[in-house]
Amino acid sequence: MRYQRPKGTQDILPDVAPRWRMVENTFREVCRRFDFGEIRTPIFEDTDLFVRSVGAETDIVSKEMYTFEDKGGRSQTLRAEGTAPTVRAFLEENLQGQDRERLVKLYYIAPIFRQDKPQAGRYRQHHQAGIEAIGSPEPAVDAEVISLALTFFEAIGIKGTRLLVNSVGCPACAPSLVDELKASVADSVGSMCRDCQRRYETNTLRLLDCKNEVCRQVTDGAPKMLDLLCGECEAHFDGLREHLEALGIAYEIDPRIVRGLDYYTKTAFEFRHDALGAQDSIGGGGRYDGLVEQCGGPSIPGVGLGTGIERVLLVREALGLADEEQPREGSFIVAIGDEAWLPAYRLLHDLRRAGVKAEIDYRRRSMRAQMRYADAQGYLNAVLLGGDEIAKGVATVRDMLSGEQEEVALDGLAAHLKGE
RNA sequence: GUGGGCGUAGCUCAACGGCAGAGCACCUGACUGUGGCUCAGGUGGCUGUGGGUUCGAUUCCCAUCGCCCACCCCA
Repeated sequence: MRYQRPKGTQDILPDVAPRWRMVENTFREVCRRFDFGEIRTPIFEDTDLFVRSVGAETDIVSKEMYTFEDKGGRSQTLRAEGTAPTVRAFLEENLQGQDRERLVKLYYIAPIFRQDKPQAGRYRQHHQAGIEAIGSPEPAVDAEVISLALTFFEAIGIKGTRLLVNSVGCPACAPSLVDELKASVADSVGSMCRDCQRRYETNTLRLLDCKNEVCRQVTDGAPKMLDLLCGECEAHFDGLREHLEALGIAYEIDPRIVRGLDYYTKTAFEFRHDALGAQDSIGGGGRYDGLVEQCGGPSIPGVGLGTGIERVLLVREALGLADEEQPREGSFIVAIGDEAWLPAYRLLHDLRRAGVKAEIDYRRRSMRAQMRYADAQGYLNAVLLGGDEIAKGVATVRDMLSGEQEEVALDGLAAHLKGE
């Protein structure tokens, strides 16, 4: 085997591509209904964009980015995340215009690159369908974003999604959680896992995320962000709950949801599905009220989400949502004998030009082989052309399901094949 | 990045120091212009790659690449 695809990537072949198309088309349709417009940003950006927005200390930036230097000596990075490029374009292209409070709603379907170790449901190039709603501080918009995701999951047949929500506060109140958390855990740090002992200093909030039993017991007694929210953040969280409930959306409050990107404020949420293994998150997102400003723009709030196409496909597979059986379609031209080859070849192209899906056997094999092939490949009919047909100016059209066949004049054949 | 498991025909898998096999799929024929069912025959492999041990390696050892599973983290 001479060349192989890069580790953690995949070739999406014609037999599975329809699943991708179905999921992508459904996402587009749901976005259309929610009035989000599509945006396509470059597949790479200045490295700084990700470093400054996602956060230099995050795992994504500190160890997972595909970064390279271009010939001009600029540091560039393959899209590591969907929100930062969208916000960059929002500012660069002045999508808000003169109305500083206008809500701009964008969606994208794009590959994301992260150099971590591949695992079930985790790839170095994966694909996210995501949305960003930039310009409104209203919790009703947070709920709309969540509602869109659930509508999407439902539309592709995924049941049993769990929604977890939390608030991570804002610059006014979040720092106090770090202090309180440190104080609360200080005496027990020694009993926690090695990772947590490190996190205690470097990334204190992540202590809440640890799955280790001992660590959980320690942090169970720790103060929760939700108890320390400032008035504004608390009101926002209440507003989110109010709007979710108005939509009849079930959710769990999980104070341990701490998303791995530094720009989140207030709302953080995640969708999980039990059909998956360890990587059970099929989507996540939250509010990023400081991000636009961090990216050099005015202070404009935003909220968004990303959902992983591969994970969604894995869930569909686990739930037994097989592909729709592909109906038979198209015509297979069967050339009988050498004298029929050129007329058949011409007929093939006439049919295609007229809008009929058609194929022929370039190996010029026996009629039997051609018929077998036409059957195995799932064509709806075989169009037989031999000496008899040519003499009469007709073709014999055989229905491959019923076995019935009839002679059809060549000049009306395309219409016949399309019209039935 | 760390740990464990696995790489044999297009696919699913045997063989576990001694000539590399089966089922399915594919091709040809029985059937001279008619697919599916049946039967007969056939193609197909540097056993992931590179070293080592051995008279002999798919098998044992080392390395490497990839996949799978978990950790970390995330979609």
